Amino acid sequence: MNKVTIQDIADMCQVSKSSVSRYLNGGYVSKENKEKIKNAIEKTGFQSNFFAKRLKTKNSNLIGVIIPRIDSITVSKVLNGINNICEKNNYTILMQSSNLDLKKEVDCINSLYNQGVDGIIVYTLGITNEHIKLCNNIKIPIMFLNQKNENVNYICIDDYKAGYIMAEHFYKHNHKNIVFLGVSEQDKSVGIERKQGFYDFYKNNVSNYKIDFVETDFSFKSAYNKGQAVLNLNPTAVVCATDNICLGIMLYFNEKGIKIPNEISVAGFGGYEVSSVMKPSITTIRFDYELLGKISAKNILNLIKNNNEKEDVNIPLKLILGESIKDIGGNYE
Amino acid sequence: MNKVTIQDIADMCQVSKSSVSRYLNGGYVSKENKEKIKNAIEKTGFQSNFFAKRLKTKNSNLIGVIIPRIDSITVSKVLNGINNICEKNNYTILMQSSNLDLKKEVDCINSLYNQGVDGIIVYTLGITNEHIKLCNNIKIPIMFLNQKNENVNYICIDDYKAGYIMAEHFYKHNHKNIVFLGVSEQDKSVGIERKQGFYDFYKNNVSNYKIDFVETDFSFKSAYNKGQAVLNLNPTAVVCATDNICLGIMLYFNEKGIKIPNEISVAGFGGYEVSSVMKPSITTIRFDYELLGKISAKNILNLIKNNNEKEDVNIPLKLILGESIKDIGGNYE
DNA sequence: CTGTTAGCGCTTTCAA
DNA sequence: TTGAAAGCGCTAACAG
Repeated sequence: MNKVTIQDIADMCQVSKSSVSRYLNGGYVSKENKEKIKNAIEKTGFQSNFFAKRLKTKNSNLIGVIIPRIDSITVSKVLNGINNICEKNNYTILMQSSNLDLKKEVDCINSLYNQGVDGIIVYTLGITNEHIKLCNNIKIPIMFLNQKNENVNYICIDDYKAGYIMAEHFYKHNHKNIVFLGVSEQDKSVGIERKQGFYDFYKNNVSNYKIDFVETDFSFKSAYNKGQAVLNLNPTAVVCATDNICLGIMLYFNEKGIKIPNEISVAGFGGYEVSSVMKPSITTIRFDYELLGKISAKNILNLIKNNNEKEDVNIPLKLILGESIKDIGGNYE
Repeated sequence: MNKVTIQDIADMCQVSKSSVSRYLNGGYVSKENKEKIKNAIEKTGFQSNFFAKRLKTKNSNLIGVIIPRIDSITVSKVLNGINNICEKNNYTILMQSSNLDLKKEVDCINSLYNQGVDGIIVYTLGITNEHIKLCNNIKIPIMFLNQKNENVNYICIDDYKAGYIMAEHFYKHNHKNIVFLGVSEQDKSVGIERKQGFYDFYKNNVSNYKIDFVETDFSFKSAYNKGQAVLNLNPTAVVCATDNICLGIMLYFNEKGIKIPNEISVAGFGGYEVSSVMKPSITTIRFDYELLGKISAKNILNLIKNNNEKEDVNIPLKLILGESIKDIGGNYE
């Protein structure tokens, strides 16, 4: 790979390679030797061999990142946050995608570990026993995003709270006959927490209500296809587990000539920029995914340095008021 | 890092470490030794040391990818394509972001090279002399995306043609007073090619027309802010250099109560999924960015293997007919 | 089929 | 302050 080695430049300067190594790593070198070495390095464009260095020093300044898929706005925001922090700290990202395959996620952890990363951030699909066992076997810190689990390091958005807040908003607009268009419970955050928060608000605060569940996946298209199933339940409002799902159902309603929010109210979760440009704009809860990425990166870096001080793990939630929900009157307050 | 080494398992099996190495790399090993070694490896959970291996073999199965920023749909689609191919070929992606900084892009190439990647894909902001000099100094293949330059390996979308096709479409709908809402010429593909194609169609085929240029950046928000400047020019149609820009301007028009396409026609480039869900849906030209990623990955892998056979570099363009352009009548045909 | 040997390029004692 | 020497964990002749 790199032609010129530490030995070459040692020869050029008539010093030993130890001196060159010392120069490179800030050890004692006499002023004149320093000068000579500096010149030689500049002249040759010498770059120290990454692998040899790592073989000795045992740390790579590499951090592994596993994501479920790349073409998702959420994921890219998180990645952006991670990248931002890693960069500042001179770490490079080794990225792998689990392609929404739980088993593959585990393989990726192994593979990344095997490639000598100093720490791993996993945007997880779900933490299994397999994961926990692996974490105990592995000698580097691993941080999970997107799911609570007390056996491992994790950071996640408070999906339960988001669901709860959204439910409160629906209730204030007097909706009591709602379809929750959500995803499989395999996804702990979106599939379970977000839904549970929504349901619990109604359970705790409302006496007369009906919430039906319709299951879809994360794709825009699939949500669109569930349109009729949702309509058959005859709700006054549809809560969608993500903004993307909301876009899908809105398209279906548009095509059917069903007016939002006059005939039916909708809302999503996520707060993508595009939600605001829709006609009508979507009421949603905005998560700061970039911040989530930043905090996770800071934390893993701390863990690598054996600091145990944790950054605050509080990711703010913000209800974005759009035009997609109508107050249908009633006896609230 | 990994505690157990090839030597350890050699000792356990009472063979030499060469035999273990051979076992690992598919050389001759007797059946019974194979068995012994296999067991020992399983028992210990041995993983060969990545850095030691690479120090010897000189190839890393790492491919470097430099992107301008992460939180862009285009970029994530390209990444997805690259990842797809790399994965199948057992390569891992080392990702760095240039953060829209041309100088940093060059630094990233150096950094990645220094980290021992076998090849680099650069989603470039612009190919400078600096880039070309660097490519000549570096002993690994580099592939540039997003800009033509005969001095280097490149693949890009035919932005010129896309602009041309779009112009033809506008002309067929009798628009002759148009604002081109584009980006800085610093961006060769979007800023120059796409625009030039559009202008050239009119120059070559239309006698009486006016195209005004308004400059914005890639952000949704900035496009929105240019709304009034666009309106001041009083066009019948606005061509936006990207769908995202188009969303921004649409939001502005919506807020002003200006009806699309009745009062003004708009179009974009990109073909993001969301363009179709807008009300009205956006007429746009869809680029297959994922394919672009795939082809670039295949090509870099070929270059690494010293095959010079190139995959077809033809990325299909598709005009997506939305509802955002109105035929304003006139004397066409 | 197997073991011995010699490094890959670097860091790090240790003694000078 | 410097150089010699050992060795990180692995691969690859080479001779047997």
